[in-house]
Amino acid sequence: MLSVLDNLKQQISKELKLKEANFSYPPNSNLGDLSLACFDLAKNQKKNPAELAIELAASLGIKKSLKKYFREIKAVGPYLNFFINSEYLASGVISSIKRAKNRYGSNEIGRGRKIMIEYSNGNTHKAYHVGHLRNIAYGDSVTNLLSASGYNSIPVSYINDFGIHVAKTLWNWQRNKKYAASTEDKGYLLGKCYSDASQILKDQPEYKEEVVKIMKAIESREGESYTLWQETRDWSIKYFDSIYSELGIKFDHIFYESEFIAAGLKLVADLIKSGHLVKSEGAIIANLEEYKLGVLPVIRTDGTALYPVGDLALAQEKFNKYHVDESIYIVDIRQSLYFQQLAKIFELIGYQQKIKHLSYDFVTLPEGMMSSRSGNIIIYEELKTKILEKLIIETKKRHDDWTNDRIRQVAWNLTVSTIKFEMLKVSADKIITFNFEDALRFDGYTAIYLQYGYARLKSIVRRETFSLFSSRVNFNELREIKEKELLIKIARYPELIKLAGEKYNPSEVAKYLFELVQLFNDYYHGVNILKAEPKLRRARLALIKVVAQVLNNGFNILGLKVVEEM
RNA sequence: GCGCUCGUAGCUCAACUGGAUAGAGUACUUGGCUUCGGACCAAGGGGUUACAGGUUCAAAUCCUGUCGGGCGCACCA
Repeated sequence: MLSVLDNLKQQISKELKLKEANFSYPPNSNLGDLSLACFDLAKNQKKNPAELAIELAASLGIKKSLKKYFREIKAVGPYLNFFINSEYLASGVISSIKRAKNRYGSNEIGRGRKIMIEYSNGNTHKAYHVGHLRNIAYGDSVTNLLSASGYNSIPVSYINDFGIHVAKTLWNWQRNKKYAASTEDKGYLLGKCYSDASQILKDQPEYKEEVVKIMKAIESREGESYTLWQETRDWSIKYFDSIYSELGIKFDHIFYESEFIAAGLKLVADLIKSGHLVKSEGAIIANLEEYKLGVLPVIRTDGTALYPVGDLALAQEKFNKYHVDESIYIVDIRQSLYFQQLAKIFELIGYQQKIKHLSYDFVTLPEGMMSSRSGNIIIYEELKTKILEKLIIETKKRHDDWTNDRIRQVAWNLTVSTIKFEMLKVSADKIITFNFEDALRFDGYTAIYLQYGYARLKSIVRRETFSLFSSRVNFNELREIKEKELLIKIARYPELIKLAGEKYNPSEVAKYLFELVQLFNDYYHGVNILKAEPKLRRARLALIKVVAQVLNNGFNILGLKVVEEM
């Protein structure tokens, strides 16, 4: 189904016999609603673009076929600008949203393609901090965007429960009984134990041998250390599950590194035979220097497995067992070289499917880089609690009469939305310098602003028994400039989703929603809806109802928790 | 050293991927509730897009160089 704007563009292209046309939107509504830049056209015809625009405006202006779509067509410099007929626009936009509802904005670009998206690759035995939140918010949102573009997108997570960080944590846990004796939350405790261990090992490297012993004990899957590993691993996994559940994140599969080591070692043996991996300086590596990708160590000199062992096996399984067409990894930008290496290895083995690394820059603190080794981090629990507490106070202020449960529920939904929105509103290639002050501010470009606009809109709708489906609406009642701007904005939603999906860029959705709410707030202040004449009131209610639908759809793409009242 | 990346208003970020007068938020100044929810809205000041060249009808955007920040480059994950 063609969107309203796509239909208009197609009509214009047809009249002008254009195969590809470069449509854009004028910077302000005085200039027009839709624009065609005439530079390329003029070049082909060896004409002056401004003169060509005048010619085209004259010839199109008298075309009967375009009369019902455009109120006016005129040249503005080298641009051919179209003023869309408001009634056509309103009826087109509103009826397509009526039809599509929560599917409005979706497209079929990815139909038939299966993409697995791996994100939230948490490390067990380490703290969960704001950096992880950026990953999870981004991954979830990209998954939603790809689904909206028709892909069969499968969100998965790969938990690193088997690296040297685990051995370090267990080593410290065993030698210092204070951790086991503590009553603090186990998930938190493991993170603390790990950062302490890192510090000790840095100062006293002579303990390294003990850590290696533990690493080997875990790999052998026998003995006391292995039992402790099983127990502590379980705490971390349960903790991750609780985080996913409270943030509203769902994975189709969760893979664990420990489950891929055996298959990985077998694959490594095969790759040594085929010459893709070689022995070097006592270790096993992939030598990719001829591709300018350096060297990837896979097995340590002491014979223990490095991270790529499990990851190679998992990557292979995604193609062989899950038959995905494309494998996306959402991982911090620092792993860029590693993923180029991984993709190259699979290319060399002969896989046709695509491996794609979607990177994002990290979250730092004003004092400097976060690192769970040094303990210089803002952990998720701390952030969540601070935001929640403040939102409970703010909500209580406004709703004396609500029960504590209700206040808490609303404040919690807003907390989740705030955290995710803060992570998504900045484009992925920007470093986020995180500070509490900004995170606790609820005005301006924030999730609270969006949700507040939506709640206010819904409170109008609630007062009327009006249905988009049963009520007759005269669309020519909508004559305000602000109504036209709102209509054009929501008409552009489908192309926004398409673009954001192609670029894997949720920040564009965030920005769009913010602008839409700004338009609505402006409209709300300037125009009365419920006190308008009956016909006009119906038309305005129809308009704000579709605005609500678009906001709802956009919130879902970003993974925000929608609240009706706040 | 090699490679990647970023540099836009005091601060935090946009700019439809080469197009119209570089826009938002925040901070600052001022104004708006007997009207549908003030977690709101309106107005104002604030810019040599790090710098220097180049490409073209057109450059924040592309190319070259310089300066500055960040990151990665063999047993971390």
